[in-house]
Amino acid sequence: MKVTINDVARQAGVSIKTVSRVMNNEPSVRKDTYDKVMAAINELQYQPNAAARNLASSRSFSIGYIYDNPNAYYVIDMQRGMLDACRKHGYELIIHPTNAKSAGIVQEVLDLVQHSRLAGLVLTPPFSEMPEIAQALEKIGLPFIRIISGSTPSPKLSNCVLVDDFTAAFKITNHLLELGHTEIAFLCGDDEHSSSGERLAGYQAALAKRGIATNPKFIVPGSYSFESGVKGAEKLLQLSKRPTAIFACNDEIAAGALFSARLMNIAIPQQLAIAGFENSPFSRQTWPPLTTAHQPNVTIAQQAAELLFRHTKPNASKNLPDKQPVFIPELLVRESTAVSS
Amino acid sequence: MKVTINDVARQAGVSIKTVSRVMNNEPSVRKDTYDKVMAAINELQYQPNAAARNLASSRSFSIGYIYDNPNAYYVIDMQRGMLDACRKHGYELIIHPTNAKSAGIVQEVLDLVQHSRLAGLVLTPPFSEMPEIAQALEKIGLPFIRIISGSTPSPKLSNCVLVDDFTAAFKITNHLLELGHTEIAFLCGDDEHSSSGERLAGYQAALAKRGIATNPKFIVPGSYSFESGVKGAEKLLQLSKRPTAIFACNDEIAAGALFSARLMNIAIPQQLAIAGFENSPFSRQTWPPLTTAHQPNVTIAQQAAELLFRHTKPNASKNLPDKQPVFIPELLVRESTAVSS
DNA sequence: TAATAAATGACCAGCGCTGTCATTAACTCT
DNA sequence: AGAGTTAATGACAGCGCTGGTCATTTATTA
Repeated sequence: MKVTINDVARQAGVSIKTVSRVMNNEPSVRKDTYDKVMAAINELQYQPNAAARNLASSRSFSIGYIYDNPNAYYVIDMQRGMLDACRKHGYELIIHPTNAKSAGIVQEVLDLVQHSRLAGLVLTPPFSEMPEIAQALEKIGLPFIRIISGSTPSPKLSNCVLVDDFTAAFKITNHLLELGHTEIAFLCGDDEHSSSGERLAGYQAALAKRGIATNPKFIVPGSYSFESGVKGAEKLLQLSKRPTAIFACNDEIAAGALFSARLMNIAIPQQLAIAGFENSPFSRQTWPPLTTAHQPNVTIAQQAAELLFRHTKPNASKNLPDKQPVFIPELLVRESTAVSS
Repeated sequence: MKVTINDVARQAGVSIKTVSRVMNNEPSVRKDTYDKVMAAINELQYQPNAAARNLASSRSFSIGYIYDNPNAYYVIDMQRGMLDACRKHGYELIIHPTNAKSAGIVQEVLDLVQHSRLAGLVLTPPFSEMPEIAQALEKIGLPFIRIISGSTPSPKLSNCVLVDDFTAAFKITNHLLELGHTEIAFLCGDDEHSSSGERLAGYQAALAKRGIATNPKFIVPGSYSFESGVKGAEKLLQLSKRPTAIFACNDEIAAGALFSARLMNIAIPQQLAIAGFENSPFSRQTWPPLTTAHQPNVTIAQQAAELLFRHTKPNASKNLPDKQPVFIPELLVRESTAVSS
């Protein structure tokens, strides 16, 4: 029932130590010895006792994912991606939902790291954008990867996975421009999330490139919520000179805008085009379905975890360059911005 | 930095073993010794090393949560509840999303249990309703708790947390009846999920109690999805004698029904009342907001985990009776069934 | 073929805790 | 009060593995 390293050693005809070497990817193990050991491991279905390894090596085989995100779908996707990577490398994932705004958050993170004896951490917004967290983790020397909004890799962001919201927002805005819209409004998300700023910048850049001056009235501050979309759109649509298109910072806001427009009997997309961002599941279930940008969250999370393992595993493929992945969400055109026929 | 059991023992002036006894709630520790040790633990902020405990005792301090649920909000809530309980008892939660319909699912579960050396498992639908899983777990003697739909505790369901969908559905139907509706249709969820059957039964019971015969045409089979709601409602609303109210098996279906009704220019709730189930976040964001039933998922999950720990921890409060919690989702009246004025 | 380098094994200590059993302290009862 | 009994505590080995140190074997090179 319980297969130990001894059994494997016997089966492979090598010493315990050699099996240990194989398990830990130590150098100086000949290819054929390695194969013999691996064969034995597979045959006996050996699973090293994590507790014992942990105890003996004082290394740990779990990574943590800290989040505070009201968007359940995003979180679930992230978990999935990280779990995929974890399974591949024999790690475990410790999830830790918490409140980013609570006072003792830094201490809470440190406690978690210590208590669960984590080998590393993956952070998504808003944690990935909190300098105090990054500093605290650097101080204790814990590897961590941040998933953040950004377009240009740089040494300062060496431990980041970038999601290029700027370019994606540029593309969405461009899509609206190509449909002939020139009066395009923007509904912002939370100021604290840099994604909101990036998306706004992408929107502005696209307009600028066409030589269209941004109308300050068309840029409405808000937050990542349905209500914010309702209110923002309401304001926009009451303007004497109302926009012909609205680009919302995410799908929830867009859904709110949709809601407002319907209340005011404005036909979508004939009288008003609306685009969202994120490709949340419900973006296909609104009426009409929302044009949006799709982020491959599962893949993003997977990469983030993979990157983390590179810093975590001692003898792994450290030689590989630490390239910084940049993901550009892709444009997904649906009926909410379709050409009116 | 690293506080071990030795430090605590020295601080408290007792032997290591006694500290261990305190940590494990073992009997035969005198009150004042206990207090001394606890004081030392608190003073030093001692956190036992899980790996070492695990190794020495071959007990494990993590439980698993296996799920395959497209509803991210449900899953997130469940995780939260279990995590709360885990933190309280010093356990860790291992999450395992997977595909319930895959062929080797039983083996996959067993592998997970062995690999992650789980102390127990929490199952939600559909896993909690798969007899082969329960059997496999019983065979290896692993404690597990199932969260299932049901109203009456029974010895056979001793390791279950029950969610009384029947009564909740009864209440919703009753609410519609009280509004004066008699032509009430029902949009079913997936047959495989027993919750669908329970809700249907509750609906039927409420009608029966009023002496209203169920109209077979008013019971539309389907699945837990928006599309299913769209199609189901379409069918119902094309009937020569259409219902004046629709009770959908969950909010997603209800949202689909809402969508259909709007397409057909049917005013909600004036011409048609619609009720959902589950109180998903978006049920407040539809137009009009949906009447629904609220399940306290976080609490349910917490209780499930607590119950599990009772089977898992050796010297815990085993004396407590193993009462079976039954949760009755509560009626949440919103505009989609408001009295037309 | 000898010299040099690389791979492997033997062996031991020890990670931080728990299980077992021996020991000591604290009660009970005559 | 002292023997008998029970409750509380401690000493010690060992869980399964890794890290280190050397000794030994095997491959590689000159």
